[in-house]
Amino acid sequence: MLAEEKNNSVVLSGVKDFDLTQTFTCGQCFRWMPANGGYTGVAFGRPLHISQDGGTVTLHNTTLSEYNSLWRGYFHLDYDYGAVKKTLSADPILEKAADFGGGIRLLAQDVWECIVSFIISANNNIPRIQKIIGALCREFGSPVEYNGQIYYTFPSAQTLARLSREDLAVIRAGFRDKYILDAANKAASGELPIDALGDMSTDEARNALMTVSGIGKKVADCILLFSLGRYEVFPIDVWVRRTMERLYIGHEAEAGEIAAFADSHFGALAGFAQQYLFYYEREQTKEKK
DNA sequence: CACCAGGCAAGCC
DNA sequence: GGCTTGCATGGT
Repeated sequence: MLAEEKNNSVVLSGVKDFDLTQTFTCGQCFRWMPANGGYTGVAFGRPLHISQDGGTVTLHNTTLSEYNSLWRGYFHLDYDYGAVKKTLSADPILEKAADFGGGIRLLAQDVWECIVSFIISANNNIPRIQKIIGALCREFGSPVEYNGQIYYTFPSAQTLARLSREDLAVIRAGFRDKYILDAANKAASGELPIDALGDMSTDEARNALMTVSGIGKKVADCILLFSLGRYEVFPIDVWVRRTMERLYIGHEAEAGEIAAFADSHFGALAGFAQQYLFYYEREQTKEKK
């Protein structure tokens, strides 16, 4: 893969196992919107437009230096997804799923943004999750201008910690507003040490996350997988549970049984498997409608 | 009008 | 400990 800077853009060529639409619509993130044939979004406070033509990927509004320090890691571009898919494809079911969603990249998202996003995801649907997060950023984030338009950064824990439930009512998060505030208070005070999570073991980090009201096992697992690089983690939601019951287990199963099955079958690659299966199941369901 | 949505906490036994 | 229930809101 080659990276070149030109005209305030970085052009990547020879990119493999990478598909923007799959990556942005597989349910791991909520803030990238289709625009001008690509996607525009804000991550780590920086607005970016990204487009793709086969193995050529163009990142607009960035430099090679910023690409190397930020976007390269965010898009998980130094990781060999060919090897992941090859290993998982020993299983015929995952061979299909990994072929179908073969361009998915597990984004390395900002931990704080991921925490709040998946607190909001609880007992909710994806369009509404996007709507609530959009309102949260518009109301409480900072405006950043790009290409004549205003975008918004994700609000910091310190900013949100100053709000009351009444202040937060404008985003229409429902009962989740108190959970967002608990997370913000604990993060701002250091009781939840956001920056130290990366140095903890997966179990330690999960336990720390679950001290926040509104973060249970499933939400914690999403944070571990989508922002802390714990690729062995297998978040089990209603979709994944149904998929695993149908394709592997053969009967209704508890989360514990499914987790044990995933661990023994997918091992250190369980997180990739989960994302391939989630995307596969959801897209199949859409087509039937 | 029911029922559901990338679950969770609180209240029971 | 495990099991049940209520939860804000918006969409079908």
